[in-house]
Amino acid sequence: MIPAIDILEERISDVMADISGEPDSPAIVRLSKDPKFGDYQVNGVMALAKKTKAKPRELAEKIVEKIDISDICEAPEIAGPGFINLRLKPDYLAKTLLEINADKTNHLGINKTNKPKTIVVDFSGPNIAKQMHVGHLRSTIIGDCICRMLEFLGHDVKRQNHIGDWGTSLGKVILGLWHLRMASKHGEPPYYKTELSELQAYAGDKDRLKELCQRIRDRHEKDWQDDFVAAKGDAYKFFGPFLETLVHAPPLDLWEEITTLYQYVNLIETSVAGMGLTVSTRKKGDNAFQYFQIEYEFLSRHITTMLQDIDNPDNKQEKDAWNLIKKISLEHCNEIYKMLDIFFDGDKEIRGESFYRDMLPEVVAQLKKKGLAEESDGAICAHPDGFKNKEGERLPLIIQKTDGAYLYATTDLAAIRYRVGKLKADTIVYVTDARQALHFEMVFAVAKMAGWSKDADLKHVTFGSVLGEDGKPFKTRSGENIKLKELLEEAVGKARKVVNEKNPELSDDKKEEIANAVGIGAVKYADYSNNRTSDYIFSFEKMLAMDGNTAPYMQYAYARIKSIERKAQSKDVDIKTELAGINELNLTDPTELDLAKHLCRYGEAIEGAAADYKPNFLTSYLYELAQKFSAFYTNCPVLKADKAQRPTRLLLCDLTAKTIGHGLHELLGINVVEQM
RNA sequence: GCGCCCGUAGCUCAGUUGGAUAGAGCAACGGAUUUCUAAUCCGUAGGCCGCAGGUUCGAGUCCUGCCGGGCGUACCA
Repeated sequence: MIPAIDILEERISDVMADISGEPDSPAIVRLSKDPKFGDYQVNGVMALAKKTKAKPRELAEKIVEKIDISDICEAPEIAGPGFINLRLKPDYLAKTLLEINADKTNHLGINKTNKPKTIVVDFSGPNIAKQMHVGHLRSTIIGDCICRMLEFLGHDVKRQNHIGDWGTSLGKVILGLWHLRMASKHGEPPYYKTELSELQAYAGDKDRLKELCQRIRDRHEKDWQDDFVAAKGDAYKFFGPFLETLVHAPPLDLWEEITTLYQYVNLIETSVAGMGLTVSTRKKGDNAFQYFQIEYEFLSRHITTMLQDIDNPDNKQEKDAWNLIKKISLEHCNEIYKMLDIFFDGDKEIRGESFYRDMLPEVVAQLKKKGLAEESDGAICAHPDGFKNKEGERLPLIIQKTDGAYLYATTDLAAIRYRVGKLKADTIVYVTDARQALHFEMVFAVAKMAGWSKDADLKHVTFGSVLGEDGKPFKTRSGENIKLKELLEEAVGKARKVVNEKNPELSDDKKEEIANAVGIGAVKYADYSNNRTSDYIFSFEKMLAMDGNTAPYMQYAYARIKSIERKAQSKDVDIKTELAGINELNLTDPTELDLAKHLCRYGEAIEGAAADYKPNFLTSYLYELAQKFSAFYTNCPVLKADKAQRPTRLLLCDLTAKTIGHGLHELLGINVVEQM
């Protein structure tokens, strides 16, 4: 089944081209704004009239005479300055609904594309050094929805979770683990906890801060010396063995502890900046175990360069630590993905930065060879055309740091080569927040100049920030990121409370199922229903409201239909048989016609949402559907209807439930429930 | 400084290559319930689409300037 709007667009455009001799004469068929203008309006006549210097109304008459759309619409009407208004025939609606009913493939009569493409969707991308927080929510769920829509339309979608497992933050966590081991030598409470609060407290007091940093540095140096055996390594006595135990049996609360340790390392490095404190560390290189003093604030970055030289046996401690962090972090991510009903297929789809590690030297070498990258202030930079800084000089894209480490620009470039070359991508969609727009523009430009993107379409799908009730970035009172897990648990908890109030007689299992569907659904739906590109204010109260464009309202509409179906059984109405034998409809009530028309437009809605990667087009459609259903439900009895009307109404119910269920569950990844 | 995004009803937001009288929801007010789940429906009220110019038969939408807000702008992602 082809959506009516597409058929009309094609037929009318053809006639317009024919009459005017202009091959590019789009009809621009759109939904009418006002029911008195019919169901669809043709907007393209005036533009064509201008182009060909014709009178718009006369042109419209000529077009109306020639178009043959009588199988779909009533006689077209010309109105205003040159609009053509179209009204769908009830026969067409009936035929379409019966066609949808006859489709047993869960595709609701919607065709797959005749031009399937290979589309890589890069989304979620959490950093494995940190817990998933509210900042990861949008990329994760919007990306998932885009994948679901494109898959439904018949494209070959390749999900890619470009997790951050190769950058600077890993160095910080590895250093954090080192502190974890050292702290156990110094007794309770662990020094990193007390010092973390001290560092925060002294932030404004230069002298005390300096004294504190000196103390921290001195202990650090002593611990390092104690751990070190010149010929064997700098983590020989304690840290190395500690890691080996951890890899085999990580304690349950380790992940929580890592968050604190990360903060601790981060804060030390910002605090000691410019103080001139140095500590001992191992040199990078092929000769075993040489040592030097490094500025304290650069230590974690130095550790990152060791990690990025992972196959060097000297760097076993970094490798072990990295494997450990990766393992427990992925367990944490998968727990969140499970809550959100999002699935990644192992190494095939969870392909982090480290996946490209062997390709990074080649990326840099190739760009140098092509004359696209050069050294500048010690770093290797590419300078894509068309980007200027404040002095009007060329803006650099750093692909290798002074210390030799690679960055996200490098892995992004390697990923483009892989996705175009190996995955055969026609399109690569990047779902990340709008702040990274410049980064991706530059990466895309470099990839193009290097010839790596070939004919692939590189698309940055941006989104706005999640804000708190105060309109500022959504954080805890102490300014920390809000953990996604806690946020989702809170949503489920609030939903649970409502279910308990509204429907106390349900079984505990049912209540839990509903609380999960409603709570998680509310968070996801609220995100989807806002314009992707703008910021939005996170409010449990609004997203869990039972009125308005919310998940609970949608789920309730669905549950009501299911309730009719249950009721039917007790009244000896056999819905299956009645729907199976249906071959003509009786659409008479205005709410029936309105609902019927909307049901026929589902395909249009999905196409529109997928074309612009905008889930809110889909939620708008679904919300209108639920509203139209509710109006129908109030006006038209279903089970008590007479024999002539009941099958039609049962069909409207069935198709509405299928459409809402499909939209929510298959495309938005939100669960529906039979009872609420 | 430069670049990108945003400014629409009291609040939160839609608004489809420029189309007819700018739409929802919340809140407010008025009505509907011996129900197929009222977690609902129907109605009323509410607007200089930031301001000022321009292009156009037609501008919330495109262009220019200004005001206000957010973000980015070399070794984080």
